[in-house]
Amino acid sequence: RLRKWQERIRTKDAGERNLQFALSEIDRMASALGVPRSVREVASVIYRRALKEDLIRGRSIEGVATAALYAACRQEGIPRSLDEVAEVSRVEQKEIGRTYRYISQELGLELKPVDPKQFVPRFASALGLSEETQAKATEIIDVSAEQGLLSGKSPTGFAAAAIYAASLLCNEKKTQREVADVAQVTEVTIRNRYQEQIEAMGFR
Amino acid sequence: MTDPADSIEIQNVVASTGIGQELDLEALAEDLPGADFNPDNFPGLVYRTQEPKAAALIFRSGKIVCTGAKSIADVHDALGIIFEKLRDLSIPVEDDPNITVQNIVSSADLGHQLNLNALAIGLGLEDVEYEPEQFPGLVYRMDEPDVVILLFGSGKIVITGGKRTDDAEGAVEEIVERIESLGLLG
DNA sequence: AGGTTACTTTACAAAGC
DNA sequence: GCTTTAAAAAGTAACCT
Repeated sequence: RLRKWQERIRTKDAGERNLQFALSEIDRMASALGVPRSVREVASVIYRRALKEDLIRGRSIEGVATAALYAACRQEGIPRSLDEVAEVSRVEQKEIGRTYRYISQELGLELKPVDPKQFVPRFASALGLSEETQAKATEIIDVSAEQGLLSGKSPTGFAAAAIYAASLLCNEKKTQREVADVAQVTEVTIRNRYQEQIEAMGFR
Repeated sequence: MTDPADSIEIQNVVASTGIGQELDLEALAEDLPGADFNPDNFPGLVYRTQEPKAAALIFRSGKIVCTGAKSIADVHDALGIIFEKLRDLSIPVEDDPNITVQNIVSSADLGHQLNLNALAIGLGLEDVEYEPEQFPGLVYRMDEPDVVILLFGSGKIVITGGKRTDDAEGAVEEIVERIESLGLLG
């Protein structure tokens, strides 16, 4: 009986330690990504729900913690790309994506696809672009998305191209390389999306 | 008005069978020209047929998986060729081994561009996986027929997971109906 | 800037780690 | 869970010219 009791304490302690580890990892990654405290709270709640629903079995704590943070950013409307999240996590991008899809499904998060517009303020300010250029980029995204150009396209690439186009239109030119670096996409992707968007806007 | 059902093409058929006889794969790898066998990598021996084009995974137990064929008839033809090759090597093969189709992959074209964002919400986020950052296709799990459909912005689709040829027909009919009822098909 | 190749997703069986 | 095999869809990426 004593052994059983000790074991319960041991597992309870282990569970508590694991939870503390997960929460501190969420905190560490959130700091590295520069996301507000409110998002860390949301991520913690998602992680605790995943724990309660026993979704961590067969998966790493770090993987679920990272996926919870990725989901929280999306839920709060300030998404980070999987690339960005993977940079501060010790879990590879593919695994984070898989885990996110799993917990999202199981917890019924029902998050809408990421809106490229949500990347504009962050990317544009990293490039030192004006409010006017940001507004232009947002307009380009709206117009080209309405014309059906967004289906299947990566939200970061779509946002990057619109920002590049807006920087040209507003005489605050940034090179494709500069925009590609902050958005973590290739120049080829920016070029391809840019051509379609410019056409959709009726320029060219 | 072209019927999307007419655009259905079977792209791959996966089937399993067995010859009811244990095999020495090391010896078979020697005797079968073109056979690939790397037991450190994978326990099955890989053998490819040219006509019809298919790949077979042959296991020590005598069980065989055939994949890559473009029709169920091609699966039977490809496996028939393999059974004959084995018999030529004096390996006893059952007269007419049971062949079970495990999966059929088909493609089709709905004929209209699709707004995947609207579709994800319309079909119900709980039944849909659409993560364009990871993959450009929308993944839709259908219950009847029991298949998975990948839908793309171009209107082209992939139907997989079905075991019968007409599962693809049923799936196309059903998905067209659902998309139309949402007013999202052209 | 273009072209080629390769990887992402779905389903499925097989035997073994 | 992974390993291997095949095939489609379309987007992205890496590498070479």
